[in-house]
Amino acid sequence: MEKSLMHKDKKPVAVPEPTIRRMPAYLTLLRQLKDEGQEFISAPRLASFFNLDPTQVVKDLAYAGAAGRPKVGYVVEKLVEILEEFLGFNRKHEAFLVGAGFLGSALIQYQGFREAGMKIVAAFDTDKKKIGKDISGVPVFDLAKFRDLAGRLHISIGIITTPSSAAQQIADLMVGWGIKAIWNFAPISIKVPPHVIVQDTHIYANLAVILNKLNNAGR
Amino acid sequence: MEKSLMHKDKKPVAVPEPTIRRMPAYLTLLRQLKDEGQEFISAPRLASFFNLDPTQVVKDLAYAGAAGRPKVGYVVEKLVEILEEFLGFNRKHEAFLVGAGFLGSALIQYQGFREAGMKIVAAFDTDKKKIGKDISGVPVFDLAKFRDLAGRLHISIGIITTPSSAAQQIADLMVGWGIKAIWNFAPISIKVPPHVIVQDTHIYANLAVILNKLNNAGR
DNA sequence: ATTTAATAAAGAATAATATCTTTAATAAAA
DNA sequence: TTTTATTAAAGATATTATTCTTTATTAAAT
Repeated sequence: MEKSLMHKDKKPVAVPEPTIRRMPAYLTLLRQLKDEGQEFISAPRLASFFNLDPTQVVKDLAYAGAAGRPKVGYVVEKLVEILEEFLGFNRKHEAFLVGAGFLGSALIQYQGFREAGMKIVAAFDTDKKKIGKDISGVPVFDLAKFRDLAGRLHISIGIITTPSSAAQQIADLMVGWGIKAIWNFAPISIKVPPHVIVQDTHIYANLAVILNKLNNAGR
Repeated sequence: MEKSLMHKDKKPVAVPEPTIRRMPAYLTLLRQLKDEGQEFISAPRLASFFNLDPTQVVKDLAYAGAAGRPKVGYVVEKLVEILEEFLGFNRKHEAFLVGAGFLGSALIQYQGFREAGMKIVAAFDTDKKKIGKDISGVPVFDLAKFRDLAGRLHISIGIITTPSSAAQQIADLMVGWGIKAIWNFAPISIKVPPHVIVQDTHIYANLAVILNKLNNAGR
């Protein structure tokens, strides 16, 4: 079959989120190995790049539908294809971004998203000073134009990089305007109806982990 | 005692990472509630903001050393203090950043880090065009100056926002120069000796989760 | 051919985390 | 007072994720 393992003859088994989160890291490395002309890679070796258990890697790759051969490993090129397909990184994902401040500008300019098929095609703001400008070729429109443009361009992903005070309100608008998935960078949790996907990316969470480890380092 | 629960009379129990990662979100909301003048908050109510199980919140807060009162909840102001102290967000954390590109510039300009006591005090690059400039008041130095400045300013946190091809090399240098914790934004996993803390922040991981949910939405 | 070493795959065991249940505390209502 | 409702806290259970173990496969060496 395709994109997920089958459990007996019941519904497809959901892929664990930790697995999904590890996959892009595999893909990044595998693309590099491919560029270097490496043909095969074994799970133990792949695991050593990430300090993971080899069986973990095998299982993760199996979720994507990849199979390896004993004594040989996986075909790098095939694996790249499988992961790109599984993750959807080989398809085009156009997104609208609301909040053209520092963070928003950085995300727009961030070349790396291309590797994942993601493209921010327009930004929106309510600040008159920002409207009409463009950021590395991406136009900044008045938020009032979001609905019309999103409908016409069939945009399903919305990115929120506003201050946290505005985030929930923007999310509500996005939901009303037909956005299917919201990627929120404001440091609050936003609420959406169950049919809408929301992913909060809280940069503080990572910082908290670092500081905690730093504090505990002397034990 | 202080910052972690005691297990019998043995060593302090490590605080689960998921707990650490949730705490900044609690703190952000609690600061907001405090600003709004709210005096008390119950765990069930706090949990509702994040769609979490109330007992989860109670346990998380207990790890930080917070106690609530039945029928009343927690004192918001006290809770803010406890979490800030536990997370170290009320202390100053000075960091050096290497890689003054779009992402690096965005992190430097990102006001939000202040809320966590984090300050990027200098940036470094090897690109002559960038050296000597400043980004919102933060100077960009030649990478060659990192070691001397880090030693004199007692910097223990290094942030990597270089292209992935350079990241491991920069990490090695940082380790040699006495950096204790590395926050890596390049989309690869970097390797460091066991005494050095490393936190990889892979933005693709979040994107992968979103795309996966979007793909599975029609089931 | 036969053996050996490396490996993927499947399954079992373990560990970590989240959820559910019960108990105890306490403020407000009766 | 006494009762009731709400809640934190502690403990038990369930779930999830990771790691360990075993088996089967296969390429290379003998």
